[in-house]
Amino acid sequence: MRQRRENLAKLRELGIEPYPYSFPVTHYAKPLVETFVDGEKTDVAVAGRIMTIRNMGKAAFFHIQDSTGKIQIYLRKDDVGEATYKAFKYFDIGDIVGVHGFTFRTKTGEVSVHATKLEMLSKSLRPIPVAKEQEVNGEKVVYDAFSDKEQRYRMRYVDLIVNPHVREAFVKRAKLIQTIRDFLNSLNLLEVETPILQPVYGGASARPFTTHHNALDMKLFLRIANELYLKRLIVGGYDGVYEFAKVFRNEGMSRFHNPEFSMLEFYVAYKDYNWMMQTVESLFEKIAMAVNGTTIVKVGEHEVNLKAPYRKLTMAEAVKEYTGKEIEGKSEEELRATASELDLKLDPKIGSGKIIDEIFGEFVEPKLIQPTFITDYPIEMSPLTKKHRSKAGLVERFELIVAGKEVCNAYSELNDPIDQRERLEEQAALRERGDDEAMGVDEDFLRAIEFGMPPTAGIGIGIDRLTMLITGQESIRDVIFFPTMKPE
RNA sequence: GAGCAUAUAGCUCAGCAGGUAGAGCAUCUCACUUUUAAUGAGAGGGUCGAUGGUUCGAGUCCAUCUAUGCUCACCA
Repeated sequence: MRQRRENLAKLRELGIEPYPYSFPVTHYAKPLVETFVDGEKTDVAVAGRIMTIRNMGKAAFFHIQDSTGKIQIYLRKDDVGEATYKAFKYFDIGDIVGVHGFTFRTKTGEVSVHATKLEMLSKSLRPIPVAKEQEVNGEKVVYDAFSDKEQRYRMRYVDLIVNPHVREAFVKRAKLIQTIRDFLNSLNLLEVETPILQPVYGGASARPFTTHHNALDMKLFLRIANELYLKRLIVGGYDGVYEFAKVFRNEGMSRFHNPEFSMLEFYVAYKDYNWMMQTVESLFEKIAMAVNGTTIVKVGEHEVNLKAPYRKLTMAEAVKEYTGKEIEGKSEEELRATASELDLKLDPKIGSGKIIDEIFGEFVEPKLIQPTFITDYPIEMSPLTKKHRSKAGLVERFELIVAGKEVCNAYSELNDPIDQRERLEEQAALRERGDDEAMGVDEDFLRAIEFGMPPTAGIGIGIDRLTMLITGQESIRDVIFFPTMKPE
């Protein structure tokens, strides 16, 4: 860093302002290289960060990197003049520069810009960790890449400069979100915003973050879900609403969990969960095509095909298929016996719904690689879901499982206010008994439902996990720019 | 929350049995007007994560702490 401050001072001595205000960029690296036609000289102005320098005495080559990629610059003393060439001595890897020149192809075949003018646009004071690349048998081999995960997450800006695949993953994430937004807009849903700070948290089972409002001297929770607010808007008369929501859950962290994460929820009036299944499979197919150009996605050693339609299994069918055990219509005692036949240890306090969920989670879910809708869940675990139209003890709920992981969760939404009150009161009772993940009774939400909510289909989709799936990333930290870290 | 692992130069890593710390790239100086991991010659660069302990002597052994990674648990 001291060296770079000296170089900065030298540039100022030479009358060069190292932090000017603008530069008239006309072209970008990647399209320039891709559309280059031999023999054509195009005048260009490009800008970017210096990534390599090869100095040859009275001429030099260097690469600059812009948002699209890298392009080589050829700098000759005779062309840019004595003064500029002298100043170039104090340019470093990492500096951001602007180049006027014309395109050409070098002896070794690389499309480059022959500089006629070179400007410092921003002097970098910290050395960036440059990776060296070499082509071996047509494949790019990278040496000494900036690969320490802690540093990559703490200094994402450096990670993004140095690791192009990281930049690409986040572009894909943006593309994915754009595709969803376009899709939902095409269904005439309204994009809305609802409170992050909530006096009563609900809509999911999770521990919340707690905060305090000074002026009102009031405890507030960061939302664990936005479900109950979106339903209020359906009560209000919108036919469909959606929100990309940052939600916050005060739980452990892992490569699938970050304390704050992104969830898309959307609700559509007059529809049920059957409609939602069709909608989701068509959405996911569109996303895969838009982001990757194919419906095939690689997850670990598996190849997953997101082409619609997806297989549908009820939870009971799925359990039967993967364990050979019948769970439909069984009592809690019989289910407990089934679990012990499967060598599954259970907490003696849990009820039959939870037992089924445990069996499913242990023996079925990890085996569902191709996209599969699992439908018709036990009522106990779904306090916001409408009772099944024909099966007692079940609700109209589905989850989509891909590569052994849940990617979304949807219901025919419960709109019977009396039933809803009973279910939330059961939840509150559970909470009284020490289940701090059970929901509380949100009286205002109940009041809203009491005014009448149309039959509605609703869904929650974890955007981070969906991005992981679509981009083939193995850690949620690789799809969140600034994952939660302890301070250095 | 538990187990395992990691922490040495700007980056990526080595360091044998405890004996004054090493490589490649990056940096600096010189040479070089089509190079591309440019090349050739030379030089500088370190609180070995922190704190304590054992020892004549600790990067190395022990303990504690901190941060991170992986796995598990928790978590729709």
